[in-house]
Amino acid sequence: MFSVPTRTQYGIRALVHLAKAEAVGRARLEKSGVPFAAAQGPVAFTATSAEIARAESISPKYLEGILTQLKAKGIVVAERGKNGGFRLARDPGEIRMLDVVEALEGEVRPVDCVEDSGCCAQGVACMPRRFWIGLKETIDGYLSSRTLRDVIDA
Amino acid sequence: MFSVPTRTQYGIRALVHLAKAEAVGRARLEKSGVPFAAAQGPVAFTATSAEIARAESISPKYLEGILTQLKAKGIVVAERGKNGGFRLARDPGEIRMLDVVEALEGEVRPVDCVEDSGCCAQGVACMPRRFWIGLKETIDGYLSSRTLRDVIDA
DNA sequence: CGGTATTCCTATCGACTTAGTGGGAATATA
DNA sequence: TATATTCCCACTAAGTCGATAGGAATACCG
Repeated sequence: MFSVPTRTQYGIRALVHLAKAEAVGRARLEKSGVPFAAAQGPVAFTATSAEIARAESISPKYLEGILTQLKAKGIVVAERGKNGGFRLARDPGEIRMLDVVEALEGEVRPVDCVEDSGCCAQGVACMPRRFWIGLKETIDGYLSSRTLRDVIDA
Repeated sequence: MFSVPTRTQYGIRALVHLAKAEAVGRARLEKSGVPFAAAQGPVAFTATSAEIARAESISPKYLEGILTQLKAKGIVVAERGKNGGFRLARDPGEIRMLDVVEALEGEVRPVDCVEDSGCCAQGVACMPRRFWIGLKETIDGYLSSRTLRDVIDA
């Protein structure tokens, strides 16, 4: 019950990978004597789709589509062409897991009835409605209180 | 995301229907001068699968299977043969919604990795593990803190 | 005992979703 | 111009879900 599709699991792992790529890139920069300039934006280092797929043992083509989806929702930024790749659109602490999940799978909606209040015609169909709404709010609450940073630090 | 199959929705509506049948049955008994004897057990009145299906506009044969499933998990009791039917196995306040959901769909398990801790071989596969476990605990917490009575009273 | 109403069991079907593949077009770099 | 990358579209294979069908087992009632 409530199983999360691989699409979402892969997407999150890719984001974790990007966050690590960022940390590694900055460390290398510092080591070579060049201090990291925040002027480059909060996130500066990219990784290619193929690279992440290899490191994470995810089907390359499949991951490609997932990253494109995350880009469409403004969670990652894509750079095309040679030396291109993906990078986080903002700091991991600013990326809510609810937004990630919704980007990949749409809104949390246990039953259609949650938002469409006119869907309950006969029987006791709508008695459980408050119950389902409560479940949605519980899940949304958990997901929106965690950021990518929490996932990495956990 | 996290959509609940009709199987579960139907199952819960059926339980609500049974709880109502119980209330109606007791009221009728009281009215005819015969006080309800707790000696008959906490729940005494039944409804047939076909009857519930009609009242709730649920496919009869489909609901039949759902009720059988709920019976296998001890949530309802079945009486076969003529004048048979289903009734709640115990008081609505004693029926946890988590048990109902698990009876119909199995354990809440966002990712396989939640219980199988040896599943993370390469990459960052298991960094999100704590995150998923937290989600499971959040959902389980909500579901186990509500009973069928809460659903009816909501 | 025979008829009837009910639960119970198993098999099947069509529609939909999911995971994954393939081929190439667009784009940026060198 | 060659190359490496994202981007876009179509397709397939396998699984799940909702629903249906037919009948066996069982219990009541005349």
